[in-house]
Amino acid sequence: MAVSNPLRTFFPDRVFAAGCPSRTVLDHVMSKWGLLVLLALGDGEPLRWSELRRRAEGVSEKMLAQTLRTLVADGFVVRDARPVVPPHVEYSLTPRGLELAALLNPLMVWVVENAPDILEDAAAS
Amino acid sequence: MAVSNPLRTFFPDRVFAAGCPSRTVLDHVMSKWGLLVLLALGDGEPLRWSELRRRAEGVSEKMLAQTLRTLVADGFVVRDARPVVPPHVEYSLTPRGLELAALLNPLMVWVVENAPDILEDAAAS
DNA sequence: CGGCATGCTTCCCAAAAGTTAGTACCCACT
DNA sequence: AGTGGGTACTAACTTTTGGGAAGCATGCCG
Repeated sequence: MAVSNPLRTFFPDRVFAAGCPSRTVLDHVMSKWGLLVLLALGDGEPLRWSELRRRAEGVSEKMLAQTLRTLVADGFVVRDARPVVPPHVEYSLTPRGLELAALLNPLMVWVVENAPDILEDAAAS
Repeated sequence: MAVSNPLRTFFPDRVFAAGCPSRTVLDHVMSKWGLLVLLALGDGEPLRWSELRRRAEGVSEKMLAQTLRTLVADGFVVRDARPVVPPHVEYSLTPRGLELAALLNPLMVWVVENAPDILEDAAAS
């Protein structure tokens, strides 16, 4: 029954402590918009602000700015601003961001494949 | 540069549409507490309310109730309530929940391993 | 000179999350 | 007899967060 779980190496008592650093990182990375930005940049191609806005459909400018600032500070994303007018800014993943995106991708694929069934269940209940 | 990305099968234009069913599922599953509950139940062992509260340290009773209701409705978790006094309720993962937890685990392991470095970068900026 | 394009920032309000208190139920102890 | 405690929630209230729309800086083009 009990699956061998590598997490136990880190959490022998299976308690996820409130002050744990991983909590903070999880909040940044698994946030609604953080996730979408990482996935949008996930294939390594740099994207501009307006392009990110288009791909993470529904994101407000405020949240996109906030999300990008967090991801840049955490070292997942690099911001490359060229001092031209009109401004030209490109965002792309760092090696760390690429590692994370590689883990996020299969998850997203699973979610996309199963989402219709899941919502059907949710609607039926 | 561009990594072969299976997500393109589902999102040829790489746009994550606002109304897409997967968005709803992502919001449920990647939410702060939803994630912790899924990880806590991830090894297949059923847990009681109070035990879940202990493991997802910091969760309020309101949010735990709300999170569990969502996860049950989505078919990730089963709620098994025995009509005894004091009440005894057990929560465990469905097969679907186990599939998802299996994808979440490597992600969590990566986050735990890298969290200290990431926060160090964040603090330095 | 006035409009436009781009990448943000600021302000205000609605929605979500957190906090605290209360409920139902029966048992055990005083 | 009554008091308190353990369990799993729910309800009312407050604080935090997120969304929407507008503003700003800059220079080019008509």
